[in-house]
Amino acid sequence: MVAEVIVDIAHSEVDRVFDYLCGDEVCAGMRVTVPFARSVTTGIVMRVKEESELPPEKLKKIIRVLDELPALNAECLALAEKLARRYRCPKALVLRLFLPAEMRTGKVSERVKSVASLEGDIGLIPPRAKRQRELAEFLSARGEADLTALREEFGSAVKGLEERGMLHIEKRRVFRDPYERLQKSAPLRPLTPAQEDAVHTIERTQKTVTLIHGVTGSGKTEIYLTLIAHALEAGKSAIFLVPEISLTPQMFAQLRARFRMSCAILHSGLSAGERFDEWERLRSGEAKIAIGARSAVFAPLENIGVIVIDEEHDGSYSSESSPRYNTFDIAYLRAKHNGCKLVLGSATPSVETYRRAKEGEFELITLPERINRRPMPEVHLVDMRREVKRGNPSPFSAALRERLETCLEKGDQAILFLNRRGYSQTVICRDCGYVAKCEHCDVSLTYHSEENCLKCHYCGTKYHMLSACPECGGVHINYVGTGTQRVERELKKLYPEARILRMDNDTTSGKEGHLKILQRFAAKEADILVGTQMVAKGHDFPNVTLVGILDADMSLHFPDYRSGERTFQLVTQVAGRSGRAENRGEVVLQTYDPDNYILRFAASYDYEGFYEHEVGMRAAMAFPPFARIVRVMVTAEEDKLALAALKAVYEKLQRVYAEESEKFLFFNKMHAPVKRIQNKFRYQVLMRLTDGSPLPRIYEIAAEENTKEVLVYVEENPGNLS
DNA sequence: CGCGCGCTCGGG
DNA sequence: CCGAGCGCGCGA
Repeated sequence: MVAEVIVDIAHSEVDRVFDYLCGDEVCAGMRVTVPFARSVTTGIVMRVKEESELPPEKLKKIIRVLDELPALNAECLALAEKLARRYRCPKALVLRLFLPAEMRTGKVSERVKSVASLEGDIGLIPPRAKRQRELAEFLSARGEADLTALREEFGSAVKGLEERGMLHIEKRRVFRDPYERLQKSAPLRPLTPAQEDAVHTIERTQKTVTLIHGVTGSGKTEIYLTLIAHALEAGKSAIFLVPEISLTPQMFAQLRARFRMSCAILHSGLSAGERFDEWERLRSGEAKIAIGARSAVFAPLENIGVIVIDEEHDGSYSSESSPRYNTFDIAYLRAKHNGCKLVLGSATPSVETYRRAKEGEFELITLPERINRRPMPEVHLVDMRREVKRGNPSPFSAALRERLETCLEKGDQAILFLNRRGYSQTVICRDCGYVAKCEHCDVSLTYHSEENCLKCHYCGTKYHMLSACPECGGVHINYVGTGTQRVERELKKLYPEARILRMDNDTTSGKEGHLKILQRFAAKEADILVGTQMVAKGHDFPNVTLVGILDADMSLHFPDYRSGERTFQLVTQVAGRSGRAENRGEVVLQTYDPDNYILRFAASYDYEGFYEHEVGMRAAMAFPPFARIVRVMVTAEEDKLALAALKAVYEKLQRVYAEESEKFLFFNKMHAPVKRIQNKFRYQVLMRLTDGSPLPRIYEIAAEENTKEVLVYVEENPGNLS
């Protein structure tokens, strides 16, 4: 037999199958080690065939087969090939998506335990070996027992019995269970009629994709869980995808309680061993539900009955490194292959998804009411220009302060949201206008008061705080733009009695740092939580009755076609944190642009209104979903090399443009908005296309110009255009 | 990707 | 004449 192997070297030069001799225990999808060039590499068997076209003396033998069960099933192998072709990247790179990282690096192994059972006749043990007799009797009654436990209980008798050859010891595979401590009883709430209808609609529709547009608290999760339970009852498996940030222990506990060990949770917070074991349980069929962030879409499952993507609009579903896949696309391919349903859910669907649903491509289910019928919190738009005119330079409007005071007096909790960490956006010399900039990136530095330093938010470099301007020597340094640290300090000044927690990238170090803060806040260890967008997602805080959005304009004026959409989503999400229990919540939305339609629609929870307005504008401007934005990025440490590559890429793309100019709404090369990040100069060819037909050639051109020194890659409808 | 082969260039 | 440096192509 001959195996076609892709070696685990992600380089276009070796991106083809190599034939190796093998026995019949080898089948497609298994990992193997093979001699390659002058060394040994791991690889994946893509296909097994009778013989090779190569002369037999060229063929070498597979050294070792690493799997008993294939790591990738036929569906995954085919999917890998397809992705490699679409994104023009080496197959080895795509194959890695399907395997837990720890499998490749070989840092974890299976955890085994030894199990002992009795062998032979108890009568043969001399009566004076009393402990050994007890042990033997124990074993004959129990059948078998864990060896470590026996050693603790019976001490040296275990060894004694072993020496008599009366102990049969066997090694067994055990799975590490990261949530064994968390199993609680499952509160099985009966479905409401609306939820029941949703489940029926999804299961009966002819359409593969269903979008559930349901306001916060409308009970989407119960629908997902029912669909998954139904898939399980039908003997099928399921994939449940959630945004990175919402993978909280509470959520895991809920799922474990509901599905016990038939669900496997794949998450970066697990230890390498735990993640490996969860993956292994899926591959072996012991677990049938894969739960996780975007990478879980590659779970080793067969016979999938349903795929769910929760918070469909979330940016973490797009990969930021090669291959830059979109989770929806992969999920759709898998749903099609398995003939199952793909369910998307969101309170604020992306404009593109919502349009596809409205146009009839996807089934659309709307859940306009919260399960408890509780009204959404009232939103007060506050014009910050007036505050400035009134001589209030602080980050808090009078309206916010008033409500904050009431909130504190009542003993309720408040959340203040500001999407900027650090103390001030930047520092500027009042005498000459000098702005501190990063040495490695073309961006200004943010002042952090806690460490009294300047930080670059792109590369993380820290600099000493300026005592004087390096340009003119002036000592009047201004702090421009407010960040979370400054908000915290101002709050302490205003309300010295209040207990304040801050949650941003600087306070959430460690793998579960942000959970700790959320838990402390939930336990009422603080009155006010100040934070960046990470306070917006998930988590019910029943005592929160006030949410302040300090600067709603920040994300609004981002130079990006999706900034409006993102602002609407963010405001809706943060607002949803207020008034989750008995008390009606309030939201104070501070802005310098109170007439802005996005903020107006967000303030009245009018998704439909927002959508109609936004989609009209996108159509008029020929932006997605009416066009595709495609950007070819060219980055290199050496500016000259980057420019040369940009020129080459541009010239090749120009040929595509010349041939299919009717498909191009825009075509130009330029500096990227941030000219340099981490010492790499950045250029781009920006295009807007009417449809995706030129994409294969664009990917091909990028792949051709990609070298060791110059990174060239394609982005489709990028999440940010920096 | 990592390696060795072979071509080229420079020193002695 | 010989050794170091680098570009190319090979790997099954």
